[in-house]
Amino acid sequence: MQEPISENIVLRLARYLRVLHKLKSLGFVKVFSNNLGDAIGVTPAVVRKDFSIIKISGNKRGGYSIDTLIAELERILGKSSRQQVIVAGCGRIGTALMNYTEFRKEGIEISSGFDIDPAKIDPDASPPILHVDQMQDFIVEHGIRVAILAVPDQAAASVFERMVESGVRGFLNFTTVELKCAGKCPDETCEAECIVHNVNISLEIENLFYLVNLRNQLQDRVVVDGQQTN
Amino acid sequence: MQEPISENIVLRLARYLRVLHKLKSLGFVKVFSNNLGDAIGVTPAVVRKDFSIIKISGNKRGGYSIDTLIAELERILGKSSRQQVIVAGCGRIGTALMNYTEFRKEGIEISSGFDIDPAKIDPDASPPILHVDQMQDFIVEHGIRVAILAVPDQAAASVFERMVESGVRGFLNFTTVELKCAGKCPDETCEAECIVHNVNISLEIENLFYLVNLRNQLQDRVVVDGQQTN
DNA sequence: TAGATTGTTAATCGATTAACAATC
DNA sequence: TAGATTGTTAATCGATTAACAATC
Repeated sequence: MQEPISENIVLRLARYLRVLHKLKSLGFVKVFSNNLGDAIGVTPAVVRKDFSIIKISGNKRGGYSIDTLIAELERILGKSSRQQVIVAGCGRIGTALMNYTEFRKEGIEISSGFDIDPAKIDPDASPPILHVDQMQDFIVEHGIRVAILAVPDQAAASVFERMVESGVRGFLNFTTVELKCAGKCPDETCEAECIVHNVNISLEIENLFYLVNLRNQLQDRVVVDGQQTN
Repeated sequence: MQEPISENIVLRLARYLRVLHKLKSLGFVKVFSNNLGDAIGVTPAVVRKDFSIIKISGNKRGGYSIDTLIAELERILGKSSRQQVIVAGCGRIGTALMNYTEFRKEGIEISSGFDIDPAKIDPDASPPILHVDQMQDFIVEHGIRVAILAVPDQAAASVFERMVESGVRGFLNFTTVELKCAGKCPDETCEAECIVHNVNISLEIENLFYLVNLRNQLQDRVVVDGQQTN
């Protein structure tokens, strides 16, 4: 009775895969659950459980074969050679991402950027920057499934909606707008059809301040004495 | 018997606070748990539970006072007027972040950038870019607690270590290196002393592909038939 | 009052962890 | 064989949800 593969698990699988590629490039052949656990910061039991759920098995004594793991994980994760992404919004963040060299290493290719400002349009650049009016055709034509949203907040909802309409299903959202897929799709089966991951940088920074402060307070409380107001 | 405030809760409190500021600026005075829940995508019960844990109470009929909530949340989160942050690494991403206009709106100020490349140093710029050798003194002098790490991967560990040494306790990590605080601190009380939030953009993109693929497969499985290989 | 909303308790859910038999 | 590691089950833990009495 197959267990469901939760988002949590998928996220860990992707991290295992990265570690496995590194190990393989170092010449390793076998790996144990505790090695992989250490590498991504989980207990060996989690690793074995994860593999058990996706029906990958190792050898009782000899651990797991790295080649087998890589092959299986890539099959399950549906890793394709070319991962084409578009960037909407070619401001500072968008431009930095379009030229982010790390992407190439991971097989991610920015197919094109899109902006509304005519001054920024440059179809001959690499990657090209096209007008946002051409975006929907481009998405359909190239079968784009994943996009980075780096437009100003006020444009976020409408650009998002157009992207969903054309077939984009995964979003990395750099705006501060909370994008909800439900109800935006033409058909009503949309509920869980697209996935938005938010990268809200200023919220992250604020959170760091809060967590650091909170940690200090807790330490103070413990250090000073054991009293507590109810 | 005070319940512990988990990281999850702190993260939600920060989001409530943002919504509350928006509501206040629109002239609202009262808010109900279901309004706040809708705004950040949780059920009203979660909102009430959260407020109950941090000992904020509302009126049985009239909901919560926005002013009181804002004041209490800011007190608990330790919000200070100026949140000073430094950026290590002034490449594409680092530079984009240094000039990220959203920060100012949220009361976040980039005190300085740091780089190792003499060509990039510019102490008169705004924000200034200083040599990384000046970083530790700067951190101590300005009491910096939070930093953005946007250096190349191979420099990440050493820059991180130096920052921790000088007193930085919160990190937004744009490198792909897994930074662990434990054992890096001079004293051994470090275990949980600093907080690292990772923004691994290419991993995020990969994950989106995986999740989109997986969702498609699941749909196929459901749509096609009910069979399943054990 | 009637209706609506809070505040809290208990139930549920899912994920992590512990533990250990199976076995290479 | 002895030792080490997997694979799985049951226990634990924490967070979310449901439900409802209290009450404005």
